[in-house]
Amino acid sequence: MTTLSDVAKKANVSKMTVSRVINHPEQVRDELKTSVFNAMRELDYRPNVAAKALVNNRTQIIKLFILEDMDTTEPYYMNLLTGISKELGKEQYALQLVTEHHFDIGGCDGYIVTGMRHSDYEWLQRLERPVVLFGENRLEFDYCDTDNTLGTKMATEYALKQGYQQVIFIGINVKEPFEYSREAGYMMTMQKHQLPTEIKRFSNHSHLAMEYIQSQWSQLKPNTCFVCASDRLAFGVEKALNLFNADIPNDFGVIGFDGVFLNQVATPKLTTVQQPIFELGVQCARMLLAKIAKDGQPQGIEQLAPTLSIAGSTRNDN
Amino acid sequence: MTTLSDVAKKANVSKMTVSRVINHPEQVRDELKTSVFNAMRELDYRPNVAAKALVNNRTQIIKLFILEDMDTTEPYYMNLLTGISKELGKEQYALQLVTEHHFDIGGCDGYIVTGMRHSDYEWLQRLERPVVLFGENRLEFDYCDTDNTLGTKMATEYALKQGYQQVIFIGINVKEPFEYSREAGYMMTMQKHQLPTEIKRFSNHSHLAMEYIQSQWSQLKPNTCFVCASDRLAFGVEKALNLFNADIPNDFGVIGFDGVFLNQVATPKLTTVQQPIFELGVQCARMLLAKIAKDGQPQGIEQLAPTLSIAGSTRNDN
DNA sequence: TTGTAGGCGTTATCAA
DNA sequence: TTGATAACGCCTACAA
Repeated sequence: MTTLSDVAKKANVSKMTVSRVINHPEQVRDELKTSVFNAMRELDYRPNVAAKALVNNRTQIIKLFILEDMDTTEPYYMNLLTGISKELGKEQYALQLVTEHHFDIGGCDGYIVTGMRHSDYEWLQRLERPVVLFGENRLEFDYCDTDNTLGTKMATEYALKQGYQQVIFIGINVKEPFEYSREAGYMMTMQKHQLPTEIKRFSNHSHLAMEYIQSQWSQLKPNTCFVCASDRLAFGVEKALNLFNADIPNDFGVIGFDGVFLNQVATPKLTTVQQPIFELGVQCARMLLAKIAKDGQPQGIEQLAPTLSIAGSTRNDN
Repeated sequence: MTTLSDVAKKANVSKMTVSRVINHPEQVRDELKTSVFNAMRELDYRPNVAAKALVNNRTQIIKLFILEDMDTTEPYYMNLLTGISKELGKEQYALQLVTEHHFDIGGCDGYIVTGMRHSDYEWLQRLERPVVLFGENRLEFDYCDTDNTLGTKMATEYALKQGYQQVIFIGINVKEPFEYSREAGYMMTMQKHQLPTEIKRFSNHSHLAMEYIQSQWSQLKPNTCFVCASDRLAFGVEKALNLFNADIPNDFGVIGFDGVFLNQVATPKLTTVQQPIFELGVQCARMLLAKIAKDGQPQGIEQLAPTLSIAGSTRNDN
């Protein structure tokens, strides 16, 4: 293990000069700087994280609170975790997973929180270290999320461009910002085209959407596209349509939202609004580290554009 | 932040005594011990991890190498990661995810490795800190894994008990210990019952198993159960049988292995050998921490029993 | 612009 | 059995 002192000796300067080259390079003459850099390279110097943490009163640990019931079958979390972890690793930060509420608070430099509900607001606000949320919120928390409105805009525009004459939105009946945003994207696009809107909402289970389609089958007009707020719902719609041997994608189109759930087994494969979950994890981590570096200053919000992943559940005439 | 010194003052002893109460309690008189414990409790003392790490030349970081292509749609990894992370957290260890080979070695106290291939053997052996593998291996690495042989034993015994007269094993054509073990469990059980064995092997893709069944359909006798080395393969078998409107589970039974993949969408739901992935993650972490504490001493192997999750793809007459 | 001294919280070592 | 001292590697504060 080469230390600051080793580098200092090699470069014929004091430890402090080396330290400054790392932390306040503007205070050091260019001449010394380069010779210090050379010494660092030659000795393959790596700062000792523990020592730095000790003197800075840091832990180099970030806690990830997953407050919702984590469905480990959702690749969602794995992608998120991978993104966060990768980015934290670069800065020598390590991740701790916390899935029990009110547990294991403290002993870290910052928090990433996903699945916050209203009831969590209070204690989250009390946390003494920087917090970044994963997921839209209308409170004052900094956050990263998919641009949900853009996602359903893209989906709806695509449906219309493919010539579907009715576009129906199948939403999730929760009062959460992400859902409002997704509905807004649909509404805005339909209104822009001066088309009538129709929104149905269900809990996020495929069988509910399936039952709905079954019950409505006789009323459904061909040339309809269903823009759904989740892949689960889209999957349910598709299954129901298949039961009636409906012609997907010619008579009916189905578009999901998520780009993860079960898309490998849906037949035909779902066209879906793909969320950049991994990148969102990266952004979350970056935002949090920036916030820590800037002593807790608000970092605002970061919304990443989803991509429309086109597959067999919609027409594709270009 | 209360420190050792604070506790020492409160208990009227030296810092060292407090330190010893924590690390070498046998060297301290009971009398002092209790008064130190009291002081610690009253002051809510928490050891400073960074300071400890510094003086012990530790990082408090464990790296998790995922060497295989990580299919983030497999809940497998999320369960594993959750288990590992939970256990490490208890001991104030943090986790770093590494998915690129040969990258990001060093700077940690130990490694958990999953998806090792033969070609990885060499560099893994060179690692300078304790290593624990996740997954059976016939080399000298310590590891945790499902008891694969027990798993297929349970599956085969169950199939026979349900009265299926033929039991065919659908394996994965890889030369990996886990596969050998799974085949062995099947073989042993069949031989014990003096029944003929039949093994087919495919790459682990559902469509291959599906095509096989389709091509063999005319030869298949009713009252056959397929014991598969993965849920993917089982899923393919089931899909093919459904194509022929075969009667599952009365004429044909299907048993998978994993308990994770897609089981939510298979119709009927698969009977499967459920691996305790979360617990295996916990065990892995424990084993590694023990190995670190004991200065790298071999820890042997740990095989956890799977459970047979019974569902609609097999008869269930009890 | 650079260097010196001291301390962050803990533990190993040695002396009492 | 207990305590004093030094050290781990780095950074802040101050001095030169």
